[in-house]
Amino acid sequence: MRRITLDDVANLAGVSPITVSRVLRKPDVVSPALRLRVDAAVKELGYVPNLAASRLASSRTHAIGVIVPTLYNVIFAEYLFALHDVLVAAGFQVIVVNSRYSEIEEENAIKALLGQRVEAIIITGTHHTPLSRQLLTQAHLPVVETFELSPDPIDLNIGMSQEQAGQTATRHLIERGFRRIAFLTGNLDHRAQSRFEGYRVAMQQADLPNLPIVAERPRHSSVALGSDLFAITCAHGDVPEAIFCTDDNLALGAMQECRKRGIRVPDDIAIMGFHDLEFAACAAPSLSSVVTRRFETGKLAAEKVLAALASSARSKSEQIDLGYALIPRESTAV
Amino acid sequence: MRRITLDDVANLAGVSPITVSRVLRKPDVVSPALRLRVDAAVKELGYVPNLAASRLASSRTHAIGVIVPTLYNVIFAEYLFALHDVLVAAGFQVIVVNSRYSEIEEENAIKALLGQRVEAIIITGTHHTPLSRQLLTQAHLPVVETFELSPDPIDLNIGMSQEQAGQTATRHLIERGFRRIAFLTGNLDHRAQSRFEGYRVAMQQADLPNLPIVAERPRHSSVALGSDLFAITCAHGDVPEAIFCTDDNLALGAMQECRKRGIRVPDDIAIMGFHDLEFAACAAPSLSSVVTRRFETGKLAAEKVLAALASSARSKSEQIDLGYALIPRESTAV
DNA sequence: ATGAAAGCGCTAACAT
DNA sequence: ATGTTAGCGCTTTCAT
Repeated sequence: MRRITLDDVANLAGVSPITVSRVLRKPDVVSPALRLRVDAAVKELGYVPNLAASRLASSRTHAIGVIVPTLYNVIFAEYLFALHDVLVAAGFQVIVVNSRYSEIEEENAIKALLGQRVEAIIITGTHHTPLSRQLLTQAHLPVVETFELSPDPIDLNIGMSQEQAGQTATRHLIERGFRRIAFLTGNLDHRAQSRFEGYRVAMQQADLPNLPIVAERPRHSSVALGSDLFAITCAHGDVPEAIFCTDDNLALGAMQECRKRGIRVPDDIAIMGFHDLEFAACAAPSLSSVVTRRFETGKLAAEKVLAALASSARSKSEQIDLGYALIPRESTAV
Repeated sequence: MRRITLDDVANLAGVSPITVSRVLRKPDVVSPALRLRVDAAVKELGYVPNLAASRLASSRTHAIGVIVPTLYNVIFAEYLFALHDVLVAAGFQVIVVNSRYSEIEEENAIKALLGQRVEAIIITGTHHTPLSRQLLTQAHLPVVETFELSPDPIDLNIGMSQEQAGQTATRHLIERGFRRIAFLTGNLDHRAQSRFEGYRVAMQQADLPNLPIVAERPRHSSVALGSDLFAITCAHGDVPEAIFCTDDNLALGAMQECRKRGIRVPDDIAIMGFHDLEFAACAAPSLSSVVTRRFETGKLAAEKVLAALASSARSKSEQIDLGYALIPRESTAV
């Protein structure tokens, strides 16, 4: 079962291989008569061009590599959606690899993408192994680090200050008069850790004690986890006055656990989420949260990559702060 | 900025290119002395093999194509997770493409994957365009259709009867004495449609009227949508006795809308979800749902593909029904 | 255990 | 507008 090649099509159509190639890539350069013959032959044989050969010959892959930590988190689904939209429309293939929050797996992902000769890499976060940094730098292709701001970007950087956002959320609770404010998280990836750092700083400035509630082993954020973690806290007998969750899923879980236990939100406890997921506004009570701009992050990252690829000139490294916004709702009302 | 090639490494190491190639692919065939020299040269130059060249020369891609409708739905994230685990461990690359619930985009995805010469295709659903079917059949590679059972599988098929599941869920509500049972959905992709069909049949058999509540334009399932759709229903003045939601997200949204309106679950209205998402058990009240086996689906699909690839023999087409299970919880208690 | 020669299927560059 | 030639960077096959 030999696969059909360009030559087969050329033979059937009675033209040279390069003409077939042209019909497929720049049809307007070929005379209508030949074009029709070639198209017919392509269809008849069910010819599908071999991308590997094309990539090798042209040394263009039209592929962009994207590394995300996980596919479980809607945040990244939304981000990928936006990326995809822009890049596919521009004729690029998007190759998504997930690092599972591991810097080692991230390094492997980078190697795999470079092996495929992607034309640019868009990578979540700003913390990488030394080798990862080296590979990305030496590859001489556009690199975008996203979701955080780096003190020392590899190339481009589009994100927001996770720490500032953590501070803002915590201050909101402090200003409303809460003292015993807990911080709830399932894992401490770099972004959650930065938000925690913001919380810590805000609490310290207000002369209040930290109250971290962290899952024993790292787990991805989920409603069930929020419920579990809050239940454990209650079991220890110290129900806080307010909790700041690293993520709206956790917040929703905590809220449901409150309901089960007859703890009223916000009367008995205030709950603050993060990311403003779609359900935050319609939860009962509605959930205060911090809006993050993941669609914009994806869109902008893709556009910057396209721009860098278009201007063959070495793109100057650039940092863009997309910011965030706190949305107070019922769950933290006083 | 020429890229480093195998020849560069060979020159630096003072060996022939083929030796470098061997060191990279079957190190135990090369003498330790040369192996060390080559490894050093690879490291020094930061050499990363060109996958396109390797694929072209060996006519093996070690790539498996996976088509899913969307990345927004956790169902598919879980499925991909399982697929990934098995396939990556076996040395394959997984190329994920989403069809956005469009058969046309699915057709394009198939073409793109075949162009990349993937060694197998795992595709969601059993409804495809005629050309899609033809391409998949003619490609002579393992194909797995998932999540549904096909009356006429292309090759392998791993799934469950969405219609049966829809019937089971509806009967559960009927048996509990509810008469005015609504069916809530945001879109009618083939799986949702089959569940609706199951609902329709069960209602007809019980001599009860249909009460479909469908979003005006197709929207992906979300908590907010569940809330919206239920609110619209209430606005029309006809609050049903029970609702069967195509998806737990919708169910949760409906539940929250009930709370806002002072409608008690399950006292005033029963709510039934689908898929048993992680939050169903910890919702307050806990949500009755239908467990579907997406991890197993992914794992099994991957294993079947590996088996088919291992035995060069033409795999016989096979159909596996993974079933489902109804979990009654508080939201439909009487 | 190592190497030389040929070729995978396409496209760039240069004719005509 | 169409064709010819050469070669992309690897691996296969067949020596040695």
